[in-house]
Formats: sequence, structure tokens, C-alpha cells
Amino acid sequence: MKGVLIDVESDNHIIKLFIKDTETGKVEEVVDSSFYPYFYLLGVDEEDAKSLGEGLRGIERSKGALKIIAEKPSDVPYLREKAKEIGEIREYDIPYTQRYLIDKGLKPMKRYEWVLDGNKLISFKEDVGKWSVSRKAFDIETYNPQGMPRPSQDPVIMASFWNEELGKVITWKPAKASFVEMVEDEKRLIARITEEINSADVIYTYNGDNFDLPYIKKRADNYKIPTAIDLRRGGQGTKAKIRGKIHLDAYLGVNFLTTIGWLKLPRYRLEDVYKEFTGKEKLDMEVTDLWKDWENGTIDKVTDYSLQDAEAAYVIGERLLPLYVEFCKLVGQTMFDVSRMSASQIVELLLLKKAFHKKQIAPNKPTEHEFVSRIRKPIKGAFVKQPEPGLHENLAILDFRSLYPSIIISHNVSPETLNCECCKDDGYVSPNGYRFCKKKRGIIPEMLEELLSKRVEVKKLLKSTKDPEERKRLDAKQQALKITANATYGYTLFARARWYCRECGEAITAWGRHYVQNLISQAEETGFKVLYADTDSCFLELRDKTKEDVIKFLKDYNSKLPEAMELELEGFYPRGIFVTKREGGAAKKRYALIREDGQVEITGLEFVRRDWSGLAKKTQEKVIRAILENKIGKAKEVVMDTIDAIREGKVPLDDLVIYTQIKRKISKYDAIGPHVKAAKRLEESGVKVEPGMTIGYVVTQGAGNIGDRSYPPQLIGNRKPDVDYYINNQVLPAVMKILSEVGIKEDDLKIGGKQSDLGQWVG
DNA sequence: TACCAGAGGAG
DNA sequence: AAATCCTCTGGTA
Repeated sequence: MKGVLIDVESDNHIIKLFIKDTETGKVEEVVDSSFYPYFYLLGVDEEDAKSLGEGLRGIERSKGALKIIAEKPSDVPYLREKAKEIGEIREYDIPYTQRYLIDKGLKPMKRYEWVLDGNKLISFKEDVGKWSVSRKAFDIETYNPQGMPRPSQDPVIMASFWNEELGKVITWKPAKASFVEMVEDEKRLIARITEEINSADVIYTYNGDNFDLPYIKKRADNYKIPTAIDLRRGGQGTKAKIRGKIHLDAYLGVNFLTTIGWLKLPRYRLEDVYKEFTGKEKLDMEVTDLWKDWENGTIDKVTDYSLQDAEAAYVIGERLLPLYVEFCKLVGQTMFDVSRMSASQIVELLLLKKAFHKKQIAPNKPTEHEFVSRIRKPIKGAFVKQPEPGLHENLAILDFRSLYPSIIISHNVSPETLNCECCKDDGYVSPNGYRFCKKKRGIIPEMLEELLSKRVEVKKLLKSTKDPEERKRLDAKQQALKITANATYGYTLFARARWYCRECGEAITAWGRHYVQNLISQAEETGFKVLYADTDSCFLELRDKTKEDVIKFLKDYNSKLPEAMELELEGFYPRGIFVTKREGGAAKKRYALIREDGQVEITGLEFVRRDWSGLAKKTQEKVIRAILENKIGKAKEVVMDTIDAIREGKVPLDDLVIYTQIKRKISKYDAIGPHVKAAKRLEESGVKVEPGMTIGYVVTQGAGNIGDRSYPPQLIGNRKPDVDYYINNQVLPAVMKILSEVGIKEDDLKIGGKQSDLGQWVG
């Protein structure tokens, strides 16, 4: 049989492989009962290990240790506790199915030719050729008269499914649309949901892990309807596996892209992400009133809304799938696991795989005590040069390509190469005195080098590839490689990492500071004025120098760098503005530039922050553009017009909303700021506020401090926005820090009536 | 006015 | 479940 491995499950010591037959399109369940769980035991004689007792299947000598083989996964906890008493245990906490995939070298989402005896696996080998999986998104609506629906008593009233061939809503009350399928009652609906889920390989949801799937499971349990849903306790919430399928929760994917810095939105509701990905608005509906429509039987709008939710989840899922397929192939784990991993877990899995092939035994995860002591000792990080505030002309920006990865590779930075015996007089010595081996390649640089050289290959291939599907695949692959390479430095300082290495991290940043400071002094010696530098970048002010001088400097500088390192030209910029801190002096990490093609790039300023109103951000952007285009009159005009618009109540409410994340339980706050106050009001209205939620609020007129007057937009009622607040605390601070750099004062704007009771809101 | 808690950005 | 460096707001005394 030829087919793609899509899921792996275990039942006692039996591994079940779910393989999609590329010819029939059916998913076959193949079993392998030849693999037993094991761990390593160090510093113990074989004879002594034999007494470990119940569940011990066998002992082998391996990698200079004893390989303790158990009968089944559930025997491992007991065996390792016993083993811990007599020696040092290793690799005792690698989940059974993950262990299986590492040891067999099997990669999910890859095509293999499988040799079977009935449904028993005999052997497999890699196979080239096309394959595909069917995909479907779904979303449920629930009855929620109390605000949050309660799975123990509130029924599921509707479910929507979407893919390119199908748009379907199933519900148990009549509705007009042709895409609606009506069933008798909730029980039939749940049964239909399980059928629909069963008819695709990949199921997309948006927050299905923590809402839709646990909800369905609970309701199905009530009716004694069997499902393939398997809920597992995750780090934070629940993980919802669908046995034999791929459940891809798009919300997790979006979160992942956010944590690695590839996506940044004020909010991450389904409609926000859909808009970001497609540019299209979704049908808007107040879901808190959904139950009323249901009771009244007026659900036509609800069916439209629900179907759009499924479509949006599908669109987002489709964006994420190619990247996850590549991660599966790269780390050799299932989509279920990979899509729920952090970047550091991906790095660690890759290192575990690498250690296995190098016949090394992996280090253990830290104990809680070690973890705490690691956390308590922060290391020194990057260098940031104090910029000079004000407007500057003719800039060139240089930066080191992948600075930290290239340092790791060229100086062989790894826990096992640190202070080696063989290079006492001739290692790579970091500026802060750490020495790394020059003779034997470390596991981390070896892995990084593979990632980066593969990426170069893929990018080369991408250039000569025309087929759009193939290009999408290759692009996802180079992205997966890049993400993993970029996460590696952070991994070495991640306090729960197996290959944690504080000295490595300290050496990497020390070399980083060394290279960027060396670049600064070389540039200055060459006659450039260095305006600013941050971590891996350097801003040059050309003055009497030319672009050609920059190119020549770049070339000379590169010829002296280690092979894996490279300084690149980010670009030329006709103008740039650096701002002054509130308490004086130039601010680091806050500036704006204009490219030669007129494109404006804003860094760190209010415009890029979500905890400022849209009004302040948009006004600041306009002012920055005007200043960088040297249109001072226009800049002033923008501010004056905006202030007039606020006073006249012409600014839409949406532009006044400030978004701030709630980072902890409301009860855990010592300082009650406006966003906490607004969150409390939201809770009083029946909405459950949990850590991680983003709260939007508007500051209204009235008595008390700002928090006392902050309301979520949906609870604002008759209250009017506070004109003075938006002028004096939003627009003016955001724009004045720009304008004051070019000598414009607040008085020059003829604002008048700052204390204004003149500002009457007439919206 | 000085200080702190809290948030979010840059690289 | 990445780390450090950095700025700024609102609340409090």
C-alpha cells in the first residue's frame, strides 16, 4: 500500500498508525506491536537492574548505559521510580508515540510505501508522488441565556461546515436558506456532527480545543453517542484530539504566528484574523443575544453568521496547513502534536532526533528546583546605542543576517563543546571568556547548520519553480526552517530546556555585542556618522559619503567576517526621525523612516501599539508622513483638523477604543488600571473575563480617575467620550513628540481651550 | 513629584 | 513553557 501517515495513537504497547491510502483515499488503521517503551539507566550494573521488578521486559546495553525496556507504557512510571533509587535515569519522559516516531524515523505527512500483513506493519520505505488530504472546517452555536453557555445544560443549537465544495448549516429549527439541513432535535444534530467530522481527514476549528470539541463531547456523552474526540490536559487548557484525524485548531496556529512575531493584531477574534488574511469583513452579530433569536425562531441571520464562521475558520486553516505539514516533516511528529508545540518544543524535538542519530543520550529536563534557579539568574543581552534625537537625512541601514544563529555556527556554541579538554589553548573564546571546542562539532551548531543550508537549497529551488502548489510548499518549508533556526538561541536560555546552557547564551550575546560594536567603530573610522544601533543593526548617516562608499565598506567588512556570518544592506533612507523621551534624551527603539520609494516605516512609536486609540495612532501616522515628506504645514493642519473633529463629535466610537490585554485573573491585580476596571464591568454584565483576553474600552466624561470612566464600547450606554482625555492624553502626546523634534510647539497649533468645558460632545 | 505596577514593543 | 532591553501610562501617596 502507498499512503500518507496522518495520525498515530497507542493502545497499551500497540502502536496504531492511521494511513491515508493514496489510491483509495481511505484511511487505514495499521498496527505495530513490535515496539516497547524504554528509558536509560546510568551507573548501575546489569545484574542490579534485573531486580527492578513488575513490568520489566528486558535490559540491553546501549550508548554506554542500560536500556530498560518495559512491557507497556503504563509500566514506565513504576519502573522509573524504582530505577531512580539505584541510578541516574534518562529519556524517561518522552511520550510513547513520539518515541516511536523518533526511533523509526517515520515522518507524518509524508508518503511511504507500506508492506503489511493484514493490518500488521512489516516495513515501510519513502515514496515519491503526490498526495492530498480532505479538509473541512466547522463551528457550533450554543444556547446561552446566561451569557456563557454551560455544556451541562445548554444545548448545541446549530453546527456549520465549510470547504470548497460544501457550505452547510445543520440545526433543529426551521430556517430559510438552501444550505440549511434541519434535523429533529439536538441529539440528531450531535449525531450528524460526528458524521460530518468523520468524512474529512483534516478538521479546522477556531478555538475548538477549548470550546467546540469539549462542548460536543459533553453533549454527546449525555446522549450516549460515541465520538472520536479525546480530550487531554494541556499546559494551559484542553487539547482536543480526534482519533485517526487531524484536528487543526486555527486559533493555536494564529497564536503561534503571534509568539514568533509574524502576526500582530490588536485582537484575535475570528473576524479580526479573517479580515487580516482576506481583507474581507465578516457578517457582524451580537452573540450574547443569539438565544433570543433561537427562542423567537428568527434564526435566518444566525445561520448566515454561523456559516461564515466556518468559512473563516477554513480560510485561516488553509493558510496554516502548509506550514504545519512542513513542521511535521521537519520534526517527524504528528500534526496534532506539532500544531500544539511552542517554538522551543520544536527545537527540542529536533535535538532529540539528532541525539538519537548521533547515538547520544539526551539530557534530562530540569527539576522544579533547577528551573527556579535558572529563572533567577538573568543574563546580559544585546547592545543598543543611544541615538541622537531629531530629523536626520540620507541614512543607510546595515544589519547582520541571522546574527545569533551565525554566531552559534561559526563559534561552535553548544553545551558539549563548552570548556572541552581538547582545546585548552586553542578554542573559540568569547569576549566574556567562554571557550568552545574547535575540533568536534556541537549538536546545536550541527542542527542549525543543517537548517540553514537546507533553507538555502529550498530558496534556490523556489527561484526555479513555477508551479504555484509546489511554490507554496517550498515557501512553507523555508519558513519552517527559518522559524526553527531563529528559535534556537532562545531555546538555549529557556529554563525548561533539556539542552539549557547559560554560558552558551551569555557567549552568544557577548559575541553579538562585540560584532555590532566593532561594526560601529569600523564605520566611524571609515568616516561614517553612526546614528543608532540595536542588537544586529547599524544606522549610518551618509553626510559627505556616498552610497558607493557604503557598498564598498560593506564588502570590505564582510571579507573579515567568519564564513557563516554576513553583514547586509537593509536599505537607503532619505529621512528618518528619532524622538526624545518624556524625561529628555533620545529614546531607543522608537523612530520612523521613509524609504526612497516613499514607504514609511514606523518602529516602536504609539502607531504600532495596540494600547493606544485608533484616533491617536492614525493622527500620528499622518503627522509622521507629513514631516518625513517635509510638509510641516500639512502636519500642523492634520492635528488641528483632528482636534476639531473630536470636539465636534465626528470621530467614530471605534477609533476611540483602547485595547489592553488582561494578563492575570482579575482578582490578582494590585494596581487597578482602566483596562482592569473595564474588564470588571464586562464581568458584571455576564461575560467571563479570563487571562489572555483583550479588553477594549472607551474613556467617557464624568467624575473620578480615568479608570472610573472607562467602559467597554458595548456597555457605554448614554455616556459620552471624554473629549479632553482624547485630545490631551491621546492625540497630543502622540503627535507632539514628533512635531517638537522639528521645532513646533503646542502653542503653534492654536488649539485653545485646553481645559475645555468648551468641548461638548454632540455625537 | 517620585515611585511602582503593568503592558507592549524591538531585535 | 524564549530572552533581554527599553519606554510609557495611570494610580498612589
